[in-house]
Amino acid sequence: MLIELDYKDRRPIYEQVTEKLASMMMLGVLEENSQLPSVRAMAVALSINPNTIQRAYAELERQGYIYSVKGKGSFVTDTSKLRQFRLQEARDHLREAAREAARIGMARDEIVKAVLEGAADGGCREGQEEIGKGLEDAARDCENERRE
Amino acid sequence: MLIELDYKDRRPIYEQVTEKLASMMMLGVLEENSQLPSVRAMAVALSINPNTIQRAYAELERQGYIYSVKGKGSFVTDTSKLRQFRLQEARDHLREAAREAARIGMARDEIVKAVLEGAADGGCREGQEEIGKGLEDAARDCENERRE
DNA sequence: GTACTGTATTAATATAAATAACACAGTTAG
DNA sequence: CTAACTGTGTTATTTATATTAATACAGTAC
Repeated sequence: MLIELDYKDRRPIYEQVTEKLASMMMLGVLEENSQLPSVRAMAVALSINPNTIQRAYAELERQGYIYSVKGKGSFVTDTSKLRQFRLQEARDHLREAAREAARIGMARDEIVKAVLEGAADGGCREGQEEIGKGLEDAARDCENERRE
Repeated sequence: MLIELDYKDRRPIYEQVTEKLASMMMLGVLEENSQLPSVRAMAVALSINPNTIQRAYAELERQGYIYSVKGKGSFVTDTSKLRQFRLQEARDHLREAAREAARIGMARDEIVKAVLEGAADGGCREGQEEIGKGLEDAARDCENERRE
């Protein structure tokens, strides 16, 4: 079966489905632009209500992983689009954090300093040359770290 | 009465109490290091359960507005401490946002650029010289903008 | 000890989230 | 057009969580 559900898990079903599909896409198991199982087919396969799958798909679309077309189906976003989406999201978070910091009177130098620390931490590599590394690698790193 | 409750408001009581007290402290209505009404006294005054006030006070302490001493009471934090607390919070947010951005492969220059944009937006003033302006001013600004 | 203070534990209740049942709407093949 | 698929929206029911309350515990001052 494509996905296994864990009913001992405290998290909601739709969240489990969302995360597992996202992982599979990030790891390249699901190819870009390929069609996902239909909402109903997936629901039957997992023996749950179609609405739950619908919610998972909606969440995946909101996060930029897939795009859905009424009457046709749901498809895996091409990775360049996904990467673009993710970067925009990160930019928004940075802007908002900086905005709040400036609002309470934090100095520019302080702001930049904190950000560089975070970048050094999150950016597993220091060099400027490896910046453009594949999204797949970054995704795998994320997944591995998330296992705790 | 010190505080008015609004039962037509959908938000929980403890949140209303928390916000109103926070505003009063930010606006200087409650002086630093002055003692707040006791949990029970406040509860009687508002005709609600002491635990609700307790939760509001705990939240205010978590946010750095007050400090509580068992057997003695709850007191307004001195503004320098509060400012320090707020700045640390902002630093953490910045670091986390930068960490995530770096993780997905965002270039340092891009990160710094986004942050500077946000800083220019939130930092109502551009100059480096006004950075140390009073927290009270920043707080009032926040409050005013929050009214939408 | 007495009368205050804040805090932790538990239970009852109110609110919100998650899921299900069903109806609606677009696409494609025949 | 009909039939059989696709995704989506509305509503209700169930389930989980958040909020509040009741009560007991613990520290301080007199």
